[in-house]
Amino acid sequence: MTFGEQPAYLRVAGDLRKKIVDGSLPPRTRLPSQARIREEYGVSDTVALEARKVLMAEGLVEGRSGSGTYVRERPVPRRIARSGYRPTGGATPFRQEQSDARARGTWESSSEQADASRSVAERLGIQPGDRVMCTKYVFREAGEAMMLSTSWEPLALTGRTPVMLPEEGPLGGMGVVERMRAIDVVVDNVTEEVGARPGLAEELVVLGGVPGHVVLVVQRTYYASGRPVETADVVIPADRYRVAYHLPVK
Amino acid sequence: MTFGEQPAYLRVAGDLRKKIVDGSLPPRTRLPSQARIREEYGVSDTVALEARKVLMAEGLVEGRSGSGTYVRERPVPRRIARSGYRPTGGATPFRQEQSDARARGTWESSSEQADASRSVAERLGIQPGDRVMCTKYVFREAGEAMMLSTSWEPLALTGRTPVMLPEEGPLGGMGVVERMRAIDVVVDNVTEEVGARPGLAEELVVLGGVPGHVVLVVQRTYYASGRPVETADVVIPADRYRVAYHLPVK
DNA sequence: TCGAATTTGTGCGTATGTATC
DNA sequence: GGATACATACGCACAAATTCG
Repeated sequence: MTFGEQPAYLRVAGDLRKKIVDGSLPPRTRLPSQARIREEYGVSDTVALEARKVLMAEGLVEGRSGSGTYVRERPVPRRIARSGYRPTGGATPFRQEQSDARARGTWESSSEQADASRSVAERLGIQPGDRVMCTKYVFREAGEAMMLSTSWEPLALTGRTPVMLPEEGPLGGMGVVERMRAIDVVVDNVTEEVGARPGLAEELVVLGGVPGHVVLVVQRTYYASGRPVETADVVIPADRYRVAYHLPVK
Repeated sequence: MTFGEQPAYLRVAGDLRKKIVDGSLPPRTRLPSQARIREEYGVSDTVALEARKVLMAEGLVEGRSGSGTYVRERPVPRRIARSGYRPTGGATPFRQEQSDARARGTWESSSEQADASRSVAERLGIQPGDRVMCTKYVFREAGEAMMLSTSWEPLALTGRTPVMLPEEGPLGGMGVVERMRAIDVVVDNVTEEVGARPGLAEELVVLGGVPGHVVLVVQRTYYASGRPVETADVVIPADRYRVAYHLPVK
């Protein structure tokens, strides 16, 4: 039966995938049922099932019990600009960055003091157990949650200053750079490490996804003269957003 | 048999998962074989298989045909530096960037001319159907595939020049910026858009994953005076790598 | 409203190929 | 070569959800 070729279920999955990406099976249409796949490709029940599972794992289709397997909508991901850099010239192909989402929506937040965990301590260059201010955000755009963020700031730095609580006082909600400048801390560097993983159930409840959806995780750390002053985990649903960096070369 | 409880394969997978995370099955040890799982849990071969598949899909274990199923090391994701920026000062917390993976390994590539698809044409600012040079790369580090890349360059720009083929000639493998400079095209900007999705079966075959594993996708475009000169899709397994950006503030 | 047909999801047993030891 | 163990494949059964007459 098999001799050196691809496994049958990958061959079937590949053919169906092609039909999906080239548009002959557009979103919201139903895939052939398991029985029909079995007939059309001359394979067994298990192979048809396994092929569907591959496509489901790839997020291209979703199965609805008793109804069928349907091609999922794939919204064009919107862009979230993460870099402050702007080209100097006038006419550039980057104009759309201005109009793109730059957290222009609404947000909620709540802060509480906590002990630094081992990983947070490492990122902030402090000792585990040192006190930090931990703030959780939910960013919404047009009412829809688009981003979760958890930030940590060492209380050794901001404690007993007017900017200790990120969202209170005259500089509430102004951003890390502005707040730190108010206490004479000049933020001059930022690192962002972008990773991805399946979303946790709790995250996806808020972000409006289904279990198994992929999220982007941005670990951001602000530095002032080489010293970390804030670090944050930003969680973004990957099916709706991308993070964009725009950098000079050289 | 079943009545409202968990499926048997999830129960078995859950028990094995617990043993893995609590350390009683440390990394590099072998799981009980399918036959032993069948005996120990009193389930069928299929259930044992399905349970192993769950753990493989979660990236906790990997199957080695003919040998066994082994608990995977869970490496702290390594960093792939994507920004050319380096701080000026001497002692900074960023020294490790130098030693991090910057595609220092080996790579294979193959180029062929093609017609620009609609999306590639849009990214390069050309017309669909215009001729482009398409180059596919597999980057390896210590023999292990860490990165796939597909790049497109407009042949209107590089055709009939010494750098038409990225990996041939005196500047082969030198990078886009250097090659373009050789034909008096000064690359001055780059955009990178980072997204994530479940990996495709073919990608994961190369990258050493399992259908369902998450990959990071970086859409990179180089510009010279506002004109796109190269664009690429970079695919990276998210369980092993993160992409790091280091930016000045202001 | 009821019930039959369809479809997915889960589970079982078995057989064969193939890589590793 | 033989034993072991995973990978693929086939066929079957049944539960649960959905659809539709």
